[in-house]
Amino acid sequence: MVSQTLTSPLHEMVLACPWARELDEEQLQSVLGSIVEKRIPAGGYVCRKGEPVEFWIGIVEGLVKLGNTSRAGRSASFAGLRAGEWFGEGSVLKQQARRYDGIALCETVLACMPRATFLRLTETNLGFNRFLVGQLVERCWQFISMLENERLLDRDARVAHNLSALFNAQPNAAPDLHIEISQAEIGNLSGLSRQHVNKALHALERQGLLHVDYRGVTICDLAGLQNYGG
DNA sequence: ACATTAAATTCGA
DNA sequence: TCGAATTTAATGT
Repeated sequence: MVSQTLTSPLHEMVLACPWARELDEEQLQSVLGSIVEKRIPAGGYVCRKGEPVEFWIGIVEGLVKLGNTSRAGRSASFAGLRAGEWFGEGSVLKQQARRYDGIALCETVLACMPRATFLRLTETNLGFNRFLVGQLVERCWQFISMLENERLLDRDARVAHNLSALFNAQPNAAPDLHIEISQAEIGNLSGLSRQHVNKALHALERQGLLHVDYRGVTICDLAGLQNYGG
């Protein structure tokens, strides 16, 4: 798609989404006009469990962790989401309170699509619905392999899988292979202790799959990470 | 759990 | 506004 004017990062992100290509010009303008930008500092809440859901949320820049924190402070995260991904469609559709917290792991910019816009798209646009179905299937598959991993895979493979999962939802675009995330957070995402994550990262580094940096990792061989263990 | 090291912040010129 | 010193956060063992 050709962008006509000087576009903001938010507009670029939306235009790059597969479902945006399915809209005609009028729909696209109205959707863009309704989306609200929101900036969250590192460590801030993107959304909170229990609050009413007014938006379908897309990530323009940054990294967001979805999960729950028990009262004891023990936390389990379901997924890490990167720029270009959207979440919350389940709660928007069912009109129920949010079922998890979203925390920005670094400085993050959000695109918030009002519920009304989202619902109008589901009612009027076939391509948008196709995108949603695809996303739900993808999520489903991801959760299944998460369960498998937890039971079957060893430490290194779990870290490898969880890191590569950060790239699953954006198959084609954004070859941003550097991820700024602490080892403690990788631990939260993959359900391992920080120590084990540290060991695993270095094992993977030795095999040339990634590079360990301060406050992050750089992926060298994404396919290798995805197939790790198999 | 502890020692080390990188980064962020404060402070003084 | 620069850089040294101090504090905070992440890493590696």
